Amino acid sequence: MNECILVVDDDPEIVNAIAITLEREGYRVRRACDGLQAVEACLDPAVKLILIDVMMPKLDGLSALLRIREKRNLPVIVLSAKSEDTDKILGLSMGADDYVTKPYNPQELIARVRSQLRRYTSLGDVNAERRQGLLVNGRLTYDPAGRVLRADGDEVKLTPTETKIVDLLFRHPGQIFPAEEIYRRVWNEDAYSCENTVMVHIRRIREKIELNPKEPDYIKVVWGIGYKMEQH
Amino acid sequence: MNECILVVDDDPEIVNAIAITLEREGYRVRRACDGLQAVEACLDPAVKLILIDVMMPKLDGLSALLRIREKRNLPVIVLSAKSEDTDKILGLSMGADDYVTKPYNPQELIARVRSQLRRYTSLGDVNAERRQGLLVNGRLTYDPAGRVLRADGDEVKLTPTETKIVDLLFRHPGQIFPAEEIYRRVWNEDAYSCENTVMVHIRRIREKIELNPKEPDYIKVVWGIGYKMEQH
DNA sequence: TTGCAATTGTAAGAAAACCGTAAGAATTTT
DNA sequence: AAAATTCTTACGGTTTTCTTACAATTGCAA
Repeated sequence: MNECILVVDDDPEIVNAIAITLEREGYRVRRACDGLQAVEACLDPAVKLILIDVMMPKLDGLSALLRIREKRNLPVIVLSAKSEDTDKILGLSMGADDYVTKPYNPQELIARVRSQLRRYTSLGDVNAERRQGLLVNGRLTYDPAGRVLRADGDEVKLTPTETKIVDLLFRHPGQIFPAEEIYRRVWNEDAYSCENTVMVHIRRIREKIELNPKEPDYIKVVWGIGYKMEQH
Repeated sequence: MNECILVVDDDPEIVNAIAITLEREGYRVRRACDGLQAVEACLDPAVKLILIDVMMPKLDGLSALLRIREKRNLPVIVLSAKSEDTDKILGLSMGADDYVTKPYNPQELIARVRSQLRRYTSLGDVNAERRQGLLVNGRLTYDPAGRVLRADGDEVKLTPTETKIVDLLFRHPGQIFPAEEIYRRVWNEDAYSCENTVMVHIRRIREKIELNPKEPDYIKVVWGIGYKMEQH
């Protein structure tokens, strides 16, 4: 019952309100008001769950979430205002474990937190185990250690940039990445009018791994949101 | 639990931070701040595992790693800053057993250290056994003792310089060596605008061992990184 | 010592791989 | 139908590697 929960929102009042709700239930709470703080705060091993707003200034919730996921496989519950584009939020939040709209119902929030913690602590850090080793997805296998991608057993020759994109998508199957996010993570710089660049690289990768690049089975587009590696 | 771990990084603060993390888990720690010290320190048989930064001044982590590997077959975990070119690092670190990015997550670091030590002590020094003897790779066989290379059974006449390069690549199949690194290890002096020299020698070797030197099967180039001996 | 052949290094142009951009086509949504 | 989004292709510029020729050096033998 001594579990610590990280609450992230740019509005301090909301953070406070949530914190009070959680503390009344016996949880410890850490606060952060933007994505950068969140990434840092989550390194504290005491933190066992994260509640995060997706729509934030600076490093937004999605980017933060992805970065956090790289470091620790914590349960993440996404918050979002009801007014915000539900589709978009949902699309982006696929990496999250649950999803709560603001204004939230305290009872419901607690219930979901409890549920996630139970699931997580009973299951343990499953992904940590399978983090090593070959990733298999239909016709494709990817060896993250050697950065070698194979299609039907044959090695696919990828350029450095292509490799980085494949690596990103393969390590997060099913998760949707906006072109902007892909750019940030592959080029390590801020994205500015880069969508076309990413798109062309995606095209070239498809040419190498898809049977029919025009109707891709693996690197799929999610309209208005981004790209994802389809799981087979 | 009394195992000794060698930590190598040019930043003393990082060495310290890692050392504290490890010592809290009951490991003994030795420190080194550059590659030369690392090579020396690893001669101590108490050392059972090495944590090393790849990007270091003086003798960099890669060179040190290779030199260490020649002396002792220890598990090596490579450290690198996330900002550094991931492709390059990964390509160069293939000789390592594992790979951790800075800023590192202490939990994860410990887990990986434990995992490597477990694997190593249970498996024992397997590679030491097969280190001697004839190296066979597809059409090619290489006798490291007599320094004789054969292609389809016929001896390939190599010049002294060519022999040294072949020896290096054959002893580390699959591992990528930048031209710079090849120069350092074959000529035993610092590399400065040597890429062309190495390239020409590679060309001449290819002419002698490849069926089609323009599309080599054995000595392959890895774009933007270096050369490697492909395993068949 | 001298001369020859093998070896080695350098330079420079050619070729290849890679990357980003632009612009029009195609597709999906509204 | 209009707007937004994605696809597709082609091209130019850059980087990296390849290739070749030639000059310098070395080693060996006459």
